[in-house]
Amino acid sequence: MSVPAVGKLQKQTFGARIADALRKAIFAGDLVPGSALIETALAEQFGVSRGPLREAIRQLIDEGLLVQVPFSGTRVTELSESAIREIYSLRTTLEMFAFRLAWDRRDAAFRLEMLQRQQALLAAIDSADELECIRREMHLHSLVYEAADHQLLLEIWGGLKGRLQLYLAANYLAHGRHGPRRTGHDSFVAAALGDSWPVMEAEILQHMRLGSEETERFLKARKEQVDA
Amino acid sequence: MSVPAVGKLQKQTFGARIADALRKAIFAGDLVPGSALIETALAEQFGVSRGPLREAIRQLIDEGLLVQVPFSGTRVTELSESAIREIYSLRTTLEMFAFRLAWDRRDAAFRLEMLQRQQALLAAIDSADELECIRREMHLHSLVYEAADHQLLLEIWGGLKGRLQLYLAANYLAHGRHGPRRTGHDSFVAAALGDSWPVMEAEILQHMRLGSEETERFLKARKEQVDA
DNA sequence: GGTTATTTGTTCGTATGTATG
DNA sequence: CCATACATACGAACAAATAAC
Repeated sequence: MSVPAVGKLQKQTFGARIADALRKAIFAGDLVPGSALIETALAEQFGVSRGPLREAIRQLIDEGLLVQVPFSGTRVTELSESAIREIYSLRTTLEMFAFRLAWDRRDAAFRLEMLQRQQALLAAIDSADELECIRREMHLHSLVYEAADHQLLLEIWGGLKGRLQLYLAANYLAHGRHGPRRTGHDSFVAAALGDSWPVMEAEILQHMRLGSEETERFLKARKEQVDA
Repeated sequence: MSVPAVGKLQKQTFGARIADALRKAIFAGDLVPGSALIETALAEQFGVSRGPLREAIRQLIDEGLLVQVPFSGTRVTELSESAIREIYSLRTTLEMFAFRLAWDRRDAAFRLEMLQRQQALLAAIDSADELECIRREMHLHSLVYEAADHQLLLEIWGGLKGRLQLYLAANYLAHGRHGPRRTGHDSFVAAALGDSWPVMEAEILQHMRLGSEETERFLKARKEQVDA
């Protein structure tokens, strides 16, 4: 006798679940970039021992959300302009690669899924749930990485995605909007479903350039605010 | 009073040092792909507790050298043809990206360092120390990633390098040679020090294609051997 | 198919080393 | 230089899940 309502939530290790919770706390702004994490306090807070907590921390370090210096401590990754430039430049390269691999594998299911994810993104924008917007945007872009049938690429995209979300979340939290967003993915989706590779190539470059510029602008403004 | 002879070997955590030892054991063939790691035994063998050992394991998992299934166990990553194709295709993309970034940053120091690393590789080949050959080859290729001034790229290259070494080491261990190797990097180095980007681009593609083909050939032969 | 070993996952208490004020 | 807070590490133990019999 199965229990369909409960689902398969049970078979994770503690570490994985704590990692999820920490990730959520960081994206939600409960843990602000630069703040220190103290193991004992967090362990008690989550109701677990230091072992699983350390594993969760380790995982988030690999995702780029936390930085650790031995014997000193763990902190939420600081935002920096050079880091965001690195993220977008690498992402441009990888997403181009992903589209190249996926280009001839696009079928009806791919197109349907792409449109559904776009719809979900639009719904999230309308609901004004900032964090959900970010998740949906990432989910939309993830499709091509999934379609590329390249395990290693997908894994690296996962790491990049985490870092990216850190910046997008900070941007959202600072001022509730994200820019001209409702139509922001129209041309991207159109190109991704279209038949012209040069158009897709140009669209990726343009899309990444816009994203990078907006995030850099936000960081600069944030920096001036701190200096003042 | 300092002790210069000892050097700064002391400030790592146990986990990091165990990870180094495990890595070496894997590349040396002491831990063969597919073999299981049992925590208690390894902990005793290294003279540490299970805590630090688990951290070391975790680290090697992130590097792609080990795979773990919850509650079941940890094993050395199996070799597969699809994985090697992924490694080389991604590496082609990333190394092209790295060279594009580093291209205009190449100075006298870069050229000197490149030649020195090539010399070190040749010396290792002459000494017939297989594992040293791999390290030197990786070290040579690492230069462009270092010169690209891109922290994130360097980090990802580190992960890729580990996976790559796993295959190269298996190849070496199977049959002591690696192919036509002494002149194998001549054209690569020449292109990297030259002034023609198209030549460099073609060289990367060619170099990666050769490497991928040889490793795939080795894997196919190895598979047939197992089947027989 | 059920039982039992083995191994991982986790906890707790404690000790030690390191960094920071 | 000292004191304190915290990270790191140990070791024994129990729980949970897999795997083999």
